[in-house]
Amino acid sequence: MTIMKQNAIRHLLQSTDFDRPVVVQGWVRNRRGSKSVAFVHLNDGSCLANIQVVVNVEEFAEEIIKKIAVGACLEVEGKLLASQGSEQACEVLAEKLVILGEADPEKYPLQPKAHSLEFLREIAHLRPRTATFGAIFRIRHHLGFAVHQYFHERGFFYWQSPIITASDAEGAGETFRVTTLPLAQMPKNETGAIDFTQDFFGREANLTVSGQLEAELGALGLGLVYTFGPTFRAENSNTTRHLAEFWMIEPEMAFYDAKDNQDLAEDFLKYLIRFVLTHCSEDLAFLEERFQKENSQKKKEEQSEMGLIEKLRFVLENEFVRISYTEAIDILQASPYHKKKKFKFEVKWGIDLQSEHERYLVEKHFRKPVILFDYPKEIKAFYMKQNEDGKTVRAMDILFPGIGEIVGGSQREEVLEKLQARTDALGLTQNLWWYLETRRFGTAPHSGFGLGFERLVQFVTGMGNIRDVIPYPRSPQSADF
RNA sequence: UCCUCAGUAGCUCAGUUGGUCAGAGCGGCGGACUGUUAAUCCGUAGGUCGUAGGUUCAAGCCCUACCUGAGGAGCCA
Repeated sequence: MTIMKQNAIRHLLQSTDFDRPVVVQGWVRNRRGSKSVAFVHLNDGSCLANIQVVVNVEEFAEEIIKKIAVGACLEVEGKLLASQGSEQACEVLAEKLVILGEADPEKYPLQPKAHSLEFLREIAHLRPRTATFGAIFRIRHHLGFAVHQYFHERGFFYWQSPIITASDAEGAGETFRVTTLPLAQMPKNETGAIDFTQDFFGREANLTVSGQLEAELGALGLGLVYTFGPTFRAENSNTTRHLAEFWMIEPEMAFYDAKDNQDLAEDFLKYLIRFVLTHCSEDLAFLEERFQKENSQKKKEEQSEMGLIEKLRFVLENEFVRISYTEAIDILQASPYHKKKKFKFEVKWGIDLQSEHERYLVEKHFRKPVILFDYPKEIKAFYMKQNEDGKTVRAMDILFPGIGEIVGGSQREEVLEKLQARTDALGLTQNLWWYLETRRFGTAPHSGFGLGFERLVQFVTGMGNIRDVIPYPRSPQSADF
């Protein structure tokens, strides 16, 4: 066993060192040919493209030939040759064939043709074998890798916030309970309530809805940290951009103010997009084709004016628009949409912006990513830094066309008295004593944000449904595989 | 959770006002073809029409409930 296998199809396809013996292993994507010669397209996941294996049928046992069906796994020993066909540069002339795994053609559900994404979602265990999902997950990998590279190069430290937390305090959504208590007969205390002192942790525990509060503790010691891990929300949301289990990236930076925070977020997003444009051009080109096809079938008013790659370049080459919440309200109120009463929800200072408002700003008015900042404090979380005006907090949301909010963040309140006034009002002070202590001892201005990893993958791959950019999506009523 | 739409063969879908309406393409299977490119050509087998009730002489089609899926809203990343 070699540590670094050199027979990946990705490597072979780039090779011009012909007439040498090679071994390829992969799954049959397609097979065709005549009585005497069969052309088998093999894919091993190392890249989008298949390698063509030429099989002179007479040279092999009928038993073997029969088993070369779509979906079967093969090991082929043969010779790498310059291809006689026009669609590929090289091919493998088979000398020895081993069927590593059969696939009964009457039962194997994937065919060499386009399947609906809904159908593929039902067979999520097999969809990594399709061209589309191969491309998506290779890009997902590259994005994840780029996240670490970006932060590492800039002196950030990878920080692991806990996945199980006993503080149900973030207020970011409904939580999943973690318990070892017997569901059939939960122990009760004198008041009749469930006695969590008998539970595993001796108290109530949940899966995390955000690693932010713990990341702040890291930043107030290590300076620059980021988390990148799974996050769980038990919201009953059924949309194309929500999951019950998703991955979030949360950088947290000591001595960064709101402006530094915005600069970092914009630079970070552009870096990630540039990384994929540089390293995933083959997969992107494939997804582009798919994107264009899908786009042309949409209604005129829903069609994207730009292609996928064009859209990514556009984001790279343009500065994000940065406006305050107050300015955004002004723009919305002055808009023709507002005058024609096309908004379903009223627009006035103090409201939480609705999807239709965000979409108008991003897709109609500015037509590029928008950073909104300085929101009314009533509609934002308790930990956000309060502005001098007494009305707003230093929140920031980054809105992208098509997917809405991709980043949410803020400068954090570092003044103990102001922060505690908020936790007092919400009854969180006792639970968050450790969080408050960071403000009591050597407090420091700091900022951070959360980036929804799947939403980023959605934007980069052009996939409309978030369930198609994570290997095993979890959503209400659905946790198969 | 709310609103809207959909569920017919393995997949993608057609099925007109309820009355030969159980259909097509792809895939599968059988055959033809010495180099194909989601190959082509000929032949063939697949379906309690999501589930349960109801209306009717008669239901894939109408009504009710439920299940599943999709899209939109809310929540947010």
